[in-house]
Amino acid sequence: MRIGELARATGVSGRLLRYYEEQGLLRPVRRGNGYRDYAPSDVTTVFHIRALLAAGLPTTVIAQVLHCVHGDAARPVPSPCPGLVGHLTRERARITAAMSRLAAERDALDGLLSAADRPA
DNA sequence: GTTCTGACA
DNA sequence: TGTCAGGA
Repeated sequence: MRIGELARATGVSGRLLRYYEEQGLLRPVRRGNGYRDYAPSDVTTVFHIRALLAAGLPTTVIAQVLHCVHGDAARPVPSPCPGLVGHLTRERARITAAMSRLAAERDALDGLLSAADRPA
């Protein structure tokens, strides 16, 4: 199918689909006229890409672990690839650390605000 | 009308 | 990511 059809089927813009290809996430073949030709299975692949992006993984990492994700669009299932689970686990740890940092900043802010001089 | 590449906000 | 240009 052409890029327009894939865009309609996934809700992802053609601009983004070209970007995914540029990042090595999608490999459409080229037709004689230069148009990209996507496989029907790419619809599911795009949803898998969206799921990994939503989980915070960068495109460079997704390109390496995308082939380890199976299942349908509604429920992506990570295969026990050594890399994938590791990346997902590290990303979770990174987010946990970031949350702790933000909580500390909020507490510091609360301290300053509570000590602030207030207008009469 | 649809898609392509490259570039800019 | 969106959008515009200039072509095919």
